[in-house]
Amino acid sequence: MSDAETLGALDESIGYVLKQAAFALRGAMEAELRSLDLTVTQYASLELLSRSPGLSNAQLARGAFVTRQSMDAVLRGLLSRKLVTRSPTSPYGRALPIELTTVGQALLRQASAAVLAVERRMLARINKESQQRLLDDLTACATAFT
Amino acid sequence: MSDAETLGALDESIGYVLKQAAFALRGAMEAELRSLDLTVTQYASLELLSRSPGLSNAQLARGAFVTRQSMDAVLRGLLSRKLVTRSPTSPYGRALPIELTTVGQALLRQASAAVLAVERRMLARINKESQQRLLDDLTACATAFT
DNA sequence: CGAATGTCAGATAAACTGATATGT
DNA sequence: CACATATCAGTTTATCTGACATTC
Repeated sequence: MSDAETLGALDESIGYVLKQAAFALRGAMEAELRSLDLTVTQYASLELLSRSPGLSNAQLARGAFVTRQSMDAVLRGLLSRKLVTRSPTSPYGRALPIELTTVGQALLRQASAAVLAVERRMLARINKESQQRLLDDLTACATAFT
Repeated sequence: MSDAETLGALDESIGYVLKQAAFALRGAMEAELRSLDLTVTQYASLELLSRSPGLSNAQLARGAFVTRQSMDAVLRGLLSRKLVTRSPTSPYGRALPIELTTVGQALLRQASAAVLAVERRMLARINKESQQRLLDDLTACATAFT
């Protein structure tokens, strides 16, 4: 018996299908990013920094859905590879603005292209209007617990 | 500046929104299941067993998106709490059929109700037709990489 | 043989808790 | 003062990788 047949009607649960989709996407992203020596969290951090230069460690952590401590470890890796820089002084509070280096920007361009291709492959199953609806409805769901 | 304002246009990425929704849902589920002393993976295993009694460790692992080894550890916990039983003999190959105990079924009933309430809270933001569409489109996306 | 399974051991990742210091 | 931040240390939890034996 195939696995799909063993799942009962669990594929009618929004939670299960959401997990399934997120799991599949993450796997595909990991496979693509491996050749660039980037984890998904590292990629997400670079993407966040590209769109919002100067984010702090804590802001990046929230944006990537990890703890401050985990993001600090991620940033050490990115800093040692000189993909990002961290301001030694804080313009406000204790926050130290982080920015992409030229090398980081170049690597991100490659990573973004790869990830975009993966996302397009996933969305290829549904038509254009459905894609926008999916995005809107997921956004609504995501903010249900805030 | 709020976090939402620091995200750039990342909320237009299907991958980001998918992660955001899955992260929010998992957090809400964890909060609900904690009072029943169940992790999300434990709950998922019980749910799978309820719908398909007699699943093997490997089948459960695939259904819960973890490795065989991880599921083995999860099952040890469930076995020690007598929520599930494992057949000592295999009807085919090496697979050992696992089933819910009466206690496991009772606990699952509570857990299912709690999780269903969480899912409904998440879906409350969108209308009925959108809910079915969301389920269908997510299912389509989930199978894009298989 | 190949493929799937169960299971053991070690390694890794990510999170947590708790603490300390600094800045608004 | 409360609050957010950065950062350090130690611990726990969950997961993974690798290996091996078993069974069809």
